[in-house]
Amino acid sequence: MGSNAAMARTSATATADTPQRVLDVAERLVQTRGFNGFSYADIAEVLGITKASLHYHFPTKAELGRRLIERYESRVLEALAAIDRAEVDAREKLRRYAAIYVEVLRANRMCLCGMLASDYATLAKPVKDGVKRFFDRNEAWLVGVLDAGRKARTLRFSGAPAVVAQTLVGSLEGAMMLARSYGDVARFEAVAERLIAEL
Amino acid sequence: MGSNAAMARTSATATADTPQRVLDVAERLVQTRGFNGFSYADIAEVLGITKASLHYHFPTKAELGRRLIERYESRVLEALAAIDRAEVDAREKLRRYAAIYVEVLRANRMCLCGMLASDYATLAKPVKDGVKRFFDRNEAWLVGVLDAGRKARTLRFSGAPAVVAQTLVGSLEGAMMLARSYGDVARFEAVAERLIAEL
DNA sequence: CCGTCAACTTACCAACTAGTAGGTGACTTG
DNA sequence: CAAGTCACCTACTAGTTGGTAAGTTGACGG
Repeated sequence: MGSNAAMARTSATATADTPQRVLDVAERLVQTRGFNGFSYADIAEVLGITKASLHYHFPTKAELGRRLIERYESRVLEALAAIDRAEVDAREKLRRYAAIYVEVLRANRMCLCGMLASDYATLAKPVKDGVKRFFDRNEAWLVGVLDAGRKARTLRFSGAPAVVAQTLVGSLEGAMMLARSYGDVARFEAVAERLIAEL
Repeated sequence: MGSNAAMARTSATATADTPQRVLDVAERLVQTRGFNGFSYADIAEVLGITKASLHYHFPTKAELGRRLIERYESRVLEALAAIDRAEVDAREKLRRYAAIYVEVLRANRMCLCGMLASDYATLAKPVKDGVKRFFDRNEAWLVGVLDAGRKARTLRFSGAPAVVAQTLVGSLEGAMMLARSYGDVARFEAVAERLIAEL
């Protein structure tokens, strides 16, 4: 266990990967306040570093936004893959999908891309594209679950699976937004439960 | 047709009610860019007046926000009253309710309070209260329609009308948010249609 | 014709915005 | 051990933010 190439960079400065910590703080700020509701100074203060140091790792705010989506998307996609590995029925998969939203809401946060969707008009092109990609991936996964559930006769719904998937994503995002305003997670859970029960 | 008290203020300066024009511009800015996505300078530039003049009519941005909701809410409530006066069946009322959202979306805007809901954490208390009140009123109207529809057997749904109303408001708001990101009004219409068809 | 008042204006302000230039010390590598 | 590189720093910029103080203008009533 000498100098393994994979575990370098763990120097004496106890710097536990600054870029990751920056993303952690920025993510929380976007999820609670929106992309125009925080500044580099806010992040710097929390981490006890300077704004200039932030710009070293993330030259522009747009680039920070892009990286934020990138990481968030891969985490969510991983969670969806984990649901698939569990090999439960389609309805249970949808319940677990909704449970992801519940967890976020419990942490007093919104979906990162839901927030960015409402700031959409003010975002740089690469960030906009990232937001759309995130929702495309979510819908594609849902279409897979819906198709399988329909075939296995564990789900029953009218219309194209794509429209149902779009309804689900939109409804969960919207319900989340309202539930936070009321500070009421149960409100979200009731709506999510009903949406899934109707299938 | 002398000096009628009701038509005063139409002076030679052709000033067609500045506060209303300020609200018009600010409303559009909130509906497209969010509450933290515009400034007094933006409004001043469009209207060709100074920031200071804006502060004369709306001392603080929070006060502007409050007045914005106040006017928006009374307009929407008036639209709901108009739907009630038409005395069509419950399903048609819901269709007309969704049509309000479609009109807003066609104008490349979001629901004012939907936008404010996503900026919620950064808002002053009176603005927050206004947002909640708006959604409460919307849900109360929907509960009325749902109850009547269920009684008249023109609507069929499981669960409490309150939960269905919350689902509808949340789903329409969320679908709107996503449809705008994709620049696709038809996407919203398909989701709205399906939500109403399921009742 | 004088005073009042609403509706503005000019001219500020301190704080904050994203972003940059140029340096410093620690560590790595030829 | 010199050269480089990494991750940070101090110090700064130009522009923007919401907000204010102190006028100015023009209409209207007495």
